[in-house]
Amino acid sequence: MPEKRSKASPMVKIATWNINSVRLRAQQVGRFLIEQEPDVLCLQEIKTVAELFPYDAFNALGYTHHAVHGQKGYHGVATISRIPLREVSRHDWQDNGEARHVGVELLGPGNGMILENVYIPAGGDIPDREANAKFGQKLDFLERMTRWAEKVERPTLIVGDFNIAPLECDVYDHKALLKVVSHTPLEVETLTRFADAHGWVDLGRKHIPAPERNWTWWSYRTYWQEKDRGRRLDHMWASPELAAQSTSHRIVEETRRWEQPSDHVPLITEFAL
DNA sequence: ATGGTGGGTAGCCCA
Repeated sequence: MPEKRSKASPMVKIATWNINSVRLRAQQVGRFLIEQEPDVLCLQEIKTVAELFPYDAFNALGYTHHAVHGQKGYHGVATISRIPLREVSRHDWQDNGEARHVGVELLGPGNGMILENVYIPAGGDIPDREANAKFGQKLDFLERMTRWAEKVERPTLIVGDFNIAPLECDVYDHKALLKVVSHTPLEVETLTRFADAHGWVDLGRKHIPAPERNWTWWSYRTYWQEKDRGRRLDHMWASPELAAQSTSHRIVEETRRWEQPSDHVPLITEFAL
């Protein structure tokens, strides 16, 4: 006879989406919140300062709790929630002042969960830190993240645009992309060291095992080609004890077919906590 | 095959 739980375990639904300008696509975010009903949504590339963040559009839908780390014109991250939260950190893992991380603690259902919202640098076009400073900055960002991950002690979920597709099946053509920033062996090794530093569980591949298609990003530059050539750049990784509580995970690819879409699509994970 | 598109911003940067 199955053991009966003394308390119902709360279901918490967490989403992440690189929105590529939250002001331009505030209506799309609203539609996503209405249709998918996540408890928390982590946005990357909001491309605005906090003062111009479209709070009202999300407040009206019940997402009245916010942690916004904005920047004028570029980058920027925001976590919006219908669960109370407390902002706990803003790491500058590139050490250059760019707004690429905000960390929160959930205070209602999921009480105590730490949720890290991160936008790892894209890294420029040339995969060589001598020829391209941005590539070196991307690797340095990952190394600092790794030093941080070694000290993580609480149940933590880290989500966002990692700008790396680690597995061969995470891109439309592994061999063709070996020298393309986002899929080079050096980036994959560096990300693997980050994973090993805390034992992060890749929820995308826990729930959608390789080699099943799992893409989250398609270049705007190839839309005209009508070819379906994507990469898995967006991720949700959990510390082991939290990963054991994830019950479902999916990619909401349909937002690509909305008018004027982001080049990224959202991911959603549900937890029984 | 050595381009292409998109967003924010202000005379290009970033993706």
